[in-house]
Amino acid sequence: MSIAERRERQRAERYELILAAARDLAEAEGWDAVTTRRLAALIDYSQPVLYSHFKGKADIMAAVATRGFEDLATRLTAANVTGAPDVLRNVCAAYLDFARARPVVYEAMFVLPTQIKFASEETPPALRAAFAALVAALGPDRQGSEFLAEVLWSALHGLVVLAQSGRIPARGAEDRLNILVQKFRSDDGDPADRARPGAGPASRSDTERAS
Amino acid sequence: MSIAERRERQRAERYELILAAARDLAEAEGWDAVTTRRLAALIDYSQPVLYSHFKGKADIMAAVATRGFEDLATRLTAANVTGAPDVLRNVCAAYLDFARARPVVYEAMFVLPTQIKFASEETPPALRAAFAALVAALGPDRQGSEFLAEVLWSALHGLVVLAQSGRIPARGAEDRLNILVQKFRSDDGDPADRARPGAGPASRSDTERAS
DNA sequence: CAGATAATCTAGCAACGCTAGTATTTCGCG
DNA sequence: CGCGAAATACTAGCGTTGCTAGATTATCTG
Repeated sequence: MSIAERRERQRAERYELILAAARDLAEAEGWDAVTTRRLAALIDYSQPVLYSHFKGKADIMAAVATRGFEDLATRLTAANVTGAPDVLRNVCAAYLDFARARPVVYEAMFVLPTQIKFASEETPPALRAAFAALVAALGPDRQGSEFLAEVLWSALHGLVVLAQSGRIPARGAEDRLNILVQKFRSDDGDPADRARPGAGPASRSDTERAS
Repeated sequence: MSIAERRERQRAERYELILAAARDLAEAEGWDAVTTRRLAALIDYSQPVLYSHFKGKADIMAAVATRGFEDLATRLTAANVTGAPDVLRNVCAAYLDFARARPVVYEAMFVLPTQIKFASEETPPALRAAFAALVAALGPDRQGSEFLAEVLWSALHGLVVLAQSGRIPARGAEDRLNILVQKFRSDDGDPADRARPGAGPASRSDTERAS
């Protein structure tokens, strides 16, 4: 059985090789430059071996994205030390740092079309953990904190993608982060504590249709 | 000179025909389905005529996006009636309504790679106008209101793209809008205004527009 | 009406994701 | 050790993409 084990190990190594090659090539020239032919050349195999590991190019990108979820979750939970001052800011900064450090991985995770399920039972655990860190950073649980976290996430995501595509200037990222954190801080600039408007968002459900 | 004029007019008509075909096809099957061959077939011309109007497929999409900027600017300025209660909410709702009504145009404007310049001298006037409406909705000018508007825009954009790609559920869009508006409302107003964020002009904004 | 010019089409290139069929290597077993 | 079987990787190719060169047709001018 040792032979089969070695084969299995070598297969796993090649799997990693493909993922690393894809990520490196994407980081160097963007996802459009990641073609099956170039990937095959990088790992010194012919094209079809890729299809013995992955269903196709989209599957390779999804695998890169899954690794990214783990990386992001690690960073966010590390930044989310309960009791520390300004937890919210630390978590938000960690999110933006990740996007800056691994832009193409971020793209695979959150921008490009994907078959990965979000907000469902099949959602990868790492992704759930990352989102949970975001929820926790917003303070103690109250009704509608799920929605609140989604809005915060949207803002962070918007900052990332608009900056990455050059639609908002790279200058001022720090200032924007400060504004965002201030707006979402539970004790400052937020009238929710005094007025408790609508007791959270659940009161009026959406009336628009889905499709 | 009349002959040349007629030719010019016919060329302009064909230009519009191409744009309409591209937008319609994208709305029906997504931008990936918009190929030069299918476009040519739709307008009953051969492929190369497209290249007498546009530099390439990306240029066609940029033209669709430019039209979208005008549409969006019209909607945002219309929603931005100074003095009306809850201007901020109306403008945000108008933004989200536009994204829901014309998802593929929105994609061409703000998601897909583009050579359109943002925040520069070459920025299309309509785009500047749309952003100005956003700035105005945030209240009286003060220092850093440019950054503030960019953060708001990021949040709106994040809500749009994460919903469009299925990364946040379609359910609850109204609640998220309420949260966002509440967070960005200027703090120097009457606290009574914030008592019921779902009330008032909210009902108009989520009526689905024609598709 | 003939020649020049402009407009349009046919045909093709290189590159893409992906796959069928073939060659090669490796394994199990006598 | 040797030989069929099975796993494994490769060559070659299909259909499609964006885009373009060269031939062809239509239009205008002298």
